[in-house]
Amino acid sequence: MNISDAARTCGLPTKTIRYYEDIGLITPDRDPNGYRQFAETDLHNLTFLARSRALGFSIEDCRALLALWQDQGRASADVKHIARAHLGQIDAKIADLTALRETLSHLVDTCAGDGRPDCPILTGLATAKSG
Amino acid sequence: MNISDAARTCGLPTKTIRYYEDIGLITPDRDPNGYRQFAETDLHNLTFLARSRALGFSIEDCRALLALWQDQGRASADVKHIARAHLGQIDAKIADLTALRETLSHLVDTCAGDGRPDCPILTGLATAKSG
DNA sequence: CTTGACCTTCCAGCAACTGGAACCCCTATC
DNA sequence: GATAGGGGTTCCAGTTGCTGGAAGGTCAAG
Repeated sequence: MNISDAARTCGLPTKTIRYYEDIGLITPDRDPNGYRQFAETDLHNLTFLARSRALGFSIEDCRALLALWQDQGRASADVKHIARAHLGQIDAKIADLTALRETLSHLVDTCAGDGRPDCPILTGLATAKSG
Repeated sequence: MNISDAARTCGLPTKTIRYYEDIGLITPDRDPNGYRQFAETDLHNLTFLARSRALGFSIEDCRALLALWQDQGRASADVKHIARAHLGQIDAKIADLTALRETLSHLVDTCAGDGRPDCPILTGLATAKSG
C-alpha cells in the first residue's frame, strides 16, 4: 500500500506520515522504485499514533507508548504511569484555561462594546491582576 | 531604565523583550552606547503585553489590542470583538480538553496498573473510537 | 588592568508539523 | 515515441513564541 492510501486508512496527512518516519516512529519498507510500502503493522502503528496524538500525548509519549504496545511483556503499570501523568497535565491545562476564561469573560461582560472609546477590557489588561 | 530592570518591572524575560522589539511591538530608545532605554510608556506597553499574553492572546491579537489601547478614539466594540473571539477559542479548547480528559480517564480507570501485560489503555489507543 | 556584570547582535533550536520547489515514476492516450 | 496526469521522492523554509548560546562591546569597582 502506498502512502496516500495509508494516509486515507489512518487519517493522517502524508506529510505527517513522512515526518513520523523521519523521526523514527515508523519504518515502512521501500519498493524498488523508492516508494514507501505500508504493511498491516505500519497501518496499525499509524492508527495508534493518530489516536494517541488526538488524545494530546506528546510525540515522545507516543514513542514510549508505541514501544510498550509492541512489547508483549510490558507491565500495564508503565502505561498507566504515562497516561496518568498526561491526565494530570490535561487537568492542569483545563484549570488554567478555566481561570483565564473567568478573567476574560468578566472583562468582556463589563465592556459596553459600542462606539465609545471607554473600554474596561483595555483598562483591565493594562492594570488588573486577575478575576 | 535598562533592559534587565525593565524585565523585572514587567515580569518578562529580557530575551522576550528583545524579541518584542524585533517584531515591532515596542520601540524603546537607545543610549549612545547602543543600550536600550525603557521609558514609562515602554514599561506600560510591556506590562500590557505581558498581561494579554498571560490571558492567552496571540501575538497578533496583542498587536491589535495594543494599537487599540494607544488609539484614544477607538470604539470599545473593536476591542470586545477581539476579546469575544478569543473567549470562543478558549471555550472550544476547554471543551476539547474536557472530552479528551473523559476518554483518557476512562482508559486509565479500566487499567489495573500492575505487573501484568494486559492493558486496556493500549488496547483503547489501538482500537477505541472515543468516550 | 582585570574582573564581572551588564549590554549588544546573530544564529540555532524547540514542537509538530506544513507548504512548496524540483524532480522521479508509472500509466494512459494520441 | 511524446505527452499529460497523477502518483511518489527529497530537501528547504516557514509556522508560533520564544529560548539558549556564542562572540563581542561597555562600564563600574578593586
